Formats: sequence, C-alpha cells, structure tokens
Amino acid sequence: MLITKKHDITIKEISKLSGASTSTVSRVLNESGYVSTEKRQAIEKVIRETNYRPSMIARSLHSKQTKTLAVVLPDVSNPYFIGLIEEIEHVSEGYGYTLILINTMSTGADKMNAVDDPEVKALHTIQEKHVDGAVIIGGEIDHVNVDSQYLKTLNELNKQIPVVIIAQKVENCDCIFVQRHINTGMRLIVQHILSLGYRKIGFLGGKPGVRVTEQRLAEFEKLVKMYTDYDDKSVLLNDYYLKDGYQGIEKLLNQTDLNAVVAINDRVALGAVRRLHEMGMNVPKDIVIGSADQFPDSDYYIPSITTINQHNNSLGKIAVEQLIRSFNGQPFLTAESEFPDLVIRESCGEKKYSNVLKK
Amino acid sequence: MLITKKHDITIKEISKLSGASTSTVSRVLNESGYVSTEKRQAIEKVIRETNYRPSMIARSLHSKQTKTLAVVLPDVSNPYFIGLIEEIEHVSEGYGYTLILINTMSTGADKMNAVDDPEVKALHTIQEKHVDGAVIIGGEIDHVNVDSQYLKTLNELNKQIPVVIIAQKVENCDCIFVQRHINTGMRLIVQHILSLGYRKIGFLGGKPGVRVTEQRLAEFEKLVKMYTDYDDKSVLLNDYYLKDGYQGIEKLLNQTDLNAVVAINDRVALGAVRRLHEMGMNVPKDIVIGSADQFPDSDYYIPSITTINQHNNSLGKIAVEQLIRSFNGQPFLTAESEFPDLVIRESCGEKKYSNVLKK
DNA sequence: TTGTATGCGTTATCAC
DNA sequence: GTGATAACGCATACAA
Repeated sequence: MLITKKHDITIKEISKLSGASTSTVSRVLNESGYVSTEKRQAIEKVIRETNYRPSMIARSLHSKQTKTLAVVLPDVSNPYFIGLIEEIEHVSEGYGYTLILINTMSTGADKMNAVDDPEVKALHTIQEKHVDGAVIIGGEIDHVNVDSQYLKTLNELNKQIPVVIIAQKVENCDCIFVQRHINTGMRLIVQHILSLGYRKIGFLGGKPGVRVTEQRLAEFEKLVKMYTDYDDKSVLLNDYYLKDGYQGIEKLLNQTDLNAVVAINDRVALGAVRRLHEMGMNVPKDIVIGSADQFPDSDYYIPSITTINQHNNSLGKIAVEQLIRSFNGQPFLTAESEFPDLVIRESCGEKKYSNVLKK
Repeated sequence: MLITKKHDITIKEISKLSGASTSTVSRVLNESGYVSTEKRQAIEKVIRETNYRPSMIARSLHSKQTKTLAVVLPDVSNPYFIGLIEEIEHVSEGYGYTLILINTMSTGADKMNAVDDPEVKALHTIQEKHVDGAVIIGGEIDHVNVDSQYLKTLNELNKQIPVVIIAQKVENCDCIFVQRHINTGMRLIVQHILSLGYRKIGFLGGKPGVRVTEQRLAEFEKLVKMYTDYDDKSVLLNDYYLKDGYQGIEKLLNQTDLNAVVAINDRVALGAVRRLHEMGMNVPKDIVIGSADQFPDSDYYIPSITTINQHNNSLGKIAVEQLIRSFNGQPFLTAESEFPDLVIRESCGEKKYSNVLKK
C-alpha cells in the first residue's frame, strides 16, 4: 500500500497554467531559442508560484546523461577514504554533478558466489542507474590477484561509461588509473628513520595480498636490507585498523628485538603507540614509530605521529577531472598524485645517535 | 564535443535478438505474467550474452520511484557523521536503495543570497532527482533561528517526498525528526565528574547559536549551578573541531581556574588534552577532561577519553526505517535514539577525592 | 516566435 | 501466452 504524496507538477501543467505550449516552457527552462518576453514572464511566474522543477529523470531519458557520478569504495569509515570522498564531492559539485555513494563492505552479501559479490553488484547498480562516470577506490582491484569475474564486469562497464580507479595500475584493466607514489613515500619514512641512526627496524600493518601493502613492504625490505641486517621476523602484516597496530606491535616485539617500527598508516601507528604505552614503553624514547600514510588528526596524538603526507585528497580532484575530460572527449592524462612529503613530528624523536648508531 | 561510448543496449534489441516482443522481455525481466519456458530461455540467453540491464531511469519514469535516497549533511569529514552515513548506507542497501550524498559545506557558494544557499540548493537537487526520500543531518536546521527561506523549502519538499531529519525537533517543520537524548548524555558526564569530587568544572567547544550546543550548555549550567559555585567564565564556545579544543582550553584556563572540563565531543577533548600536554599539564592528574559525545578511536588516545556513547549510529538505522515505513504508508514512530551510556576511561581519572572535595 | 509531433526505455493495458 | 500500443516527463526537429 503505497501512499502517494502531492501530485508532482510537470511541464504540462506549467504549459496549461501559463497558456503556452510545453515546448515554449521547455525553451525558457533551458534558455534555448527565442521566447517573447511576454510569454517568458508569464511562464516564469507560474514556475515560481508552483515551485516547479523539471524532472532530471525524464530529462535524462532524452539527453542520455544523468549528471551523476558514482563513487564505489570498500569502507567509508576508513579515514583514507573520507578525505577522498570530500574532495570528490567538492569537485563534482563544482562541475554540476551529484554523487551516488556505494559502500561495498556494508553490504551483507556473502562473497561466495559472484552474483552476490558486493563489488560486482555495485558495478551493476552503476550500469542500471546510468551514471555518467564512476570513481572506484580500492577494494577488489587492490588485490594482488584480482577476481576475474570482477575484472570482466569492470571492463564491460568501462565500455559504457568512463571509469576512473584510484589504485595502482592493473595491467589487464582498461580503466583510467590514478596512482600514488607508494615507493617514494615508503622510502622517505624509512630513510628518515635510518638517518636518525636506528638499525633494528620493523614493519607493521597492512593486509597481505593487497598490492599497496606488498609494494610498500617490498620497498621497505629493499631499503632495510641495504643498510641493516634484515630479519624476516621484523615484519608483521595484518590489516589497516587501530586494533591491528594495537595487537600487532606486541606480537612483533615478541618475534624480534626492535627499536623502530614503520606502521602502514597513522591509525596502525596510533594503535601501536597506545599498546606500547600500556606496556610501559615510551614512544619515542624506548622505541620510535613512523607511519607511511598520513591520516587526519594524527598531529594531535601524544606523541604526534611522524608520517608521510601522500596528498591523498589530491587524488579525488584528479579522478573527477579525468572523468570530466573523458566526457569532453579529451585524452587521458597520465595521472599521479602529488609527490609525497615527509612530515616530521614527535613519534620518531629527533637526532640522537649522531655519533653512535643505535643497534 | 561529447564522445559516445558503445551504444547502450535496450529492451528493444533484446526483443529483436530473441525474437520476442518487448512486452515479453519485460515479463521475464520482472518475473510477471506467464512466459513459455521456451521463449523465456531464449530471452534469458540473449540477456546474458549481451550483458543487458534495464535502465533504472526509464523504469523510474514509469514507476515513479527511483529506489534512491538522498543524504544531506554539512561536513563528511566530521566523525559524528561518518558512522551515520555508514549505517544509513548499510540499511538502505538492505532495502534495495541507493544513496545520493550531498555535502553542503563543500559547495563553494556564498550564503549571501538564498538561491545560492548550498542547503537550499541541495533540497532543489533532491527534488529534481526525484529520490524517494531524504535524510537530512544537521546543518541549517540545527540553528537556534532557522533561516525562513530554508524552512519553507524544506516543508515544500516534505510535501513531495518523506523527509527525515536527524536533529532535535523544530516546531514549525513538518518533517519527521529523529532525536538524541542530549540532556541525559550531558547529565551523565557532568554527574560523573561531580561524583569524582571536582567542583571547578568548565565547558568547552560547540558553536554558539546551534541548538545542540545551547541545549547541552543549558543542561550543564543547570547541573553545575546546583552543586557548585558556577561562574560564567568557565564556559567557552567556539566550534566542534580539534583546533577548537586545542586553542580553546588555553583561553578557558586563562579566564578562570578549573580542575575539570567537559568538552562537547571527543575531538575537542583530544585537542584540549594535546594542548595541556604541551603546557606541561597532565590529564587526568592536573586536570580532568570529559566529553559529551563519543567519536571513534578515542579509546586509543593517551589518555583515553571518558565520554558519552550517544549511540549516534543507531540514528541512521532509525532514520532509514522511518523512510521505509513512510513509503508503506505506515504511521511514523516517535523516534529517539538509544539511551546514552557513560563510558569511563582514563581522562577523568578514578575516584580520588572520596573524603575531601577537590576545590 | 510558437506549437505539434516524435522519441528516449520501460511498464502496463488491452486485445488477439 | 503473446504482442501491439499508450503513457511516463521532457527536449527537439519540424511546421506553421
């Protein structure tokens, strides 16, 4: 039993009330063609009085555009994504686009069969809703082995509308990618810690099987092997959340002896700092913690987190602009985020071992 | 110069390819009416092969529903809203609805003239897009004096589609409201601090002129006056962000002598704690800080924040369910969030002044 | 300058 | 069982 609220006013009613034809009304609506000021004013008056607004859906049916973009991401509660959404929303709004938000982790569906895969489902929704373009942030595409069914659906969608993916490039995917300088970021933080004199450095957090994690870890290992006696046990992968830093740091220190740790992001870093605090260890005095990915607010933690500004938000702007360019038939730019910056704060301390290396 | 991607496949093409009429195709699409298994299989085969999906926009034009809800909020980056969005998205998805997200603070428009007011504009967008319902979280409606133009637009929108507002009830607004137990929450934290023995209690944060702020402040003052020698100078209102706690705490302590402060939320509390730390004061030893609104992650801060769980996320579920009820012509429930809980952590310390009150 | 007719992709009504 | 056909609200090509 559906209750119908007040009847929607249409262009036809405006036409009747103003004594003009629908085409003339349409003309003043779109400021196209010539309309006598007399009629125009009459029509505008009726529009104002009736509070009429043309239906975008009827309009879309004709124009083939919805002035809507879709954003797909795995987890809105992740701070990494928040800034991105904000930026995407802001830029889209500026271009006159509305946003559809799809949070794939929130769907209760089981990933057992492909049809119920939330990410595939999201792509279907996008297709049905006929959005003009889509921005996909992470998720399945971030895995080392991307599900083939997903990849297929993605490529098919990309044939219909431009799809921009914020992630490291995947070879057999035709979408536009917007990448970050992952290696550079990791290098900045590791070399900072090395330069401070630390030689027993661990790596904490990040989901195994996810490309950003593996890429960061590879860069980390490369550097650490170059300057120290690297040990497998100094690495612990789990996930990206606070609890992973909290639980992980203890395990990691049980595995091996460390005086420095690079966390995958500020959240994991905070979790680790908190656990160390409870264990009676002071950061940075007893052990230093750096992070490879800055999240908001970490400058207010105690201690504040020394980290890498990956300029994540700039990705949002770039992504939307790629989409707009694509709408206009302009060639894609090779898109990469701004160069990362080292943000020195408290959690790694200051120079201390200028003459003697801390083993 | 618009580039058209691969031609969208329509029901007509499916009809041709399968040798059935569009009506029959529509029947198998909607599982309505009788279709011979023979034709059905032929049609399903073509659909599968062509990867066809019916256009929601054409469908909407006819059915008068878009299976879409709109969410309007002032600032996605505010943690208070994040959980809400997540919850709203989750519940909506379960009911088969897609979400449109409008972040009014992100629009660059000036608030000078009503037409360009981002919030009014958002309501217009909602109307144009013909969403089935809308959830509005805070913003203009939270002000003590709601802009009359905005209110008018809101009431008009509410005549067309059900609108649920997550905020304290406003008298001359016809929308459905979902409220929080603001007073109870404030009472819980203030009485906790009073019970611990503190008698010089301040209030920090929150934007003046915003109803939640004023309401919380009123409750705070009522209680504090009842048990202590209240002083006007022990209150400082500014805003809801980290920097407000950071800058505000110093001003507040310059105004008057305090040994306890209630912050409007965990973010402001963290900002204050951080500044105090820099000033060489320890929380909770030298001064205790409580918060009236729990945000994620504050259990990991050092010290962790003693706060109030307002069960904000439950508001999201309630809001969407009100909308769904409304679609089904069911009467509105008087909606209120779950009862708030006191969350005792570290920032207010433990009982200490059992015999002697700390003045 | 303005109005009429047609189409957009889909569903539903109505004959066959 | 199935297939034409009208209708949804709007924009445009074409007439007038």
